[in-house]
Amino acid sequence: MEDGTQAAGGAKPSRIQLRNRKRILDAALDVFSMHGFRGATLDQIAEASGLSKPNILYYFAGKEEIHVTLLNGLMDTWLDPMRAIDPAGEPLDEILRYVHRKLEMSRALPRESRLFANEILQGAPMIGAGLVSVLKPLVDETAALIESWGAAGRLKPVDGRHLIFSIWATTQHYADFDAQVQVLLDGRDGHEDASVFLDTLYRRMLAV
Amino acid sequence: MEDGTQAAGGAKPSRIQLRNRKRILDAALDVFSMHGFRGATLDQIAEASGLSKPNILYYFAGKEEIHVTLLNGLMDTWLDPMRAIDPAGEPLDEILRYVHRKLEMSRALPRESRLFANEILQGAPMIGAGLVSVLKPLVDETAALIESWGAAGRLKPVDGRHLIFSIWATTQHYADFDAQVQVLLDGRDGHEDASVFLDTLYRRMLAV
DNA sequence: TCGTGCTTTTACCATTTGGTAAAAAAGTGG
DNA sequence: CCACTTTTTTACCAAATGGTAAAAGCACGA
Repeated sequence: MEDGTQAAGGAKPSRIQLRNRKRILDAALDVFSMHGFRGATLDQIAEASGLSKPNILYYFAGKEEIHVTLLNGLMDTWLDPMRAIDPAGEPLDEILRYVHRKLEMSRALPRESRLFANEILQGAPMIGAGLVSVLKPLVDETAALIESWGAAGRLKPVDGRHLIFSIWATTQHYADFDAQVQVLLDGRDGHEDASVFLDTLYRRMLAV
Repeated sequence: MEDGTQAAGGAKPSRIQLRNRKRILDAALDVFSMHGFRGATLDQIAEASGLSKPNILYYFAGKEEIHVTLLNGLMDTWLDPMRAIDPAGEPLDEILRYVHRKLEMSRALPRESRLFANEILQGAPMIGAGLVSVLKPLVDETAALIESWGAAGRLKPVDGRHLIFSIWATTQHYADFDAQVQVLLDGRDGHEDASVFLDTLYRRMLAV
């Protein structure tokens, strides 16, 4: 009686629940990343997941809850490369490793990249709070680290935040604006050349 | 009789038509850039423009035509900075001037930037053809110019297309992901610092 | 001033869409 | 095999949305 009868916050998610929630979230990632939140419909998610619409609403309270669940669930994965920057490492190597890991994520997880891009473009209506509580502290810390490296003469001094912005922008560009990149590269996969280009860019920017 | 009775393709747009079409397009730019094509509604555009919904449909055949009209009308403005690159100029100055003009557009015309970003994110369903016929030739030409500068020893050699991608990404980032930038900069306007950062970035990347 | 054609409003519609109620159909522990 | 719970389906709905028909207003030259 005291447990949420619905498949919500309870304590013991059954095997069926685990499997179906996963199916729904994967289908929703497809649909949301392709059409954006408002452009996506529950019917599309239903068809892509192989479940009926009411069945989906048995597992999630509504369309918005699916979207928020996706966003929150992916936030950690998304920020992992930044967390992996080692303050004890060699500064230039750490930054370049971060760039390459971000670019690799752009290639491996383009749906996730577009999901976030859509959300931010719309003004982050659903993860605004997450940006403040999760992203901001991490960025503040990382920017400070980068600038301390600069002050110590181990990197050319740069504005840490704007460096981070530029790394996000240049790497995620290949996922978010893939339609344009495809046209301009005649359908060739640009990630290999992008990797070389970005390596050069940030090496020249930062190497002492 | 032979002219499209509707305010469409005729030959002599009246003063009223000019004014109202402008109103509609401006309102639509607000709404589309904020919510994306599918997230925007005719009612929102109607309210923002001060016209009734049927009145809007008197001037445009449908929601999609408004969107396409906006996209096509803005394409030229959007590409002007790239067209302004002077093959006879000093290479580094020309590139840096391009970067600064793009960044300035990001600050002055964020709605336009988001409109395009939304469209490309969704796979460019409405301007795919325009990308091929207008954007691609210009980018091909500009990339070739940049690489010829590199080959002539007037710039450090770089992949022209990926350089262009990086300039788009880094400058438009401030408009498209403004919600995130605002959070991470505590609401400060980042364009001044961005200008300095990007100047340094591309100067170090390209100066011989 | 009057008529003609451009512009705007008033009423509607059909479809789509997020969501619900309740019954049917599995599962599952005893 | 049975009672009880979880899962799925069937049948709906109200609101939102893109769009239309046709009448009413309006501008402006003859």
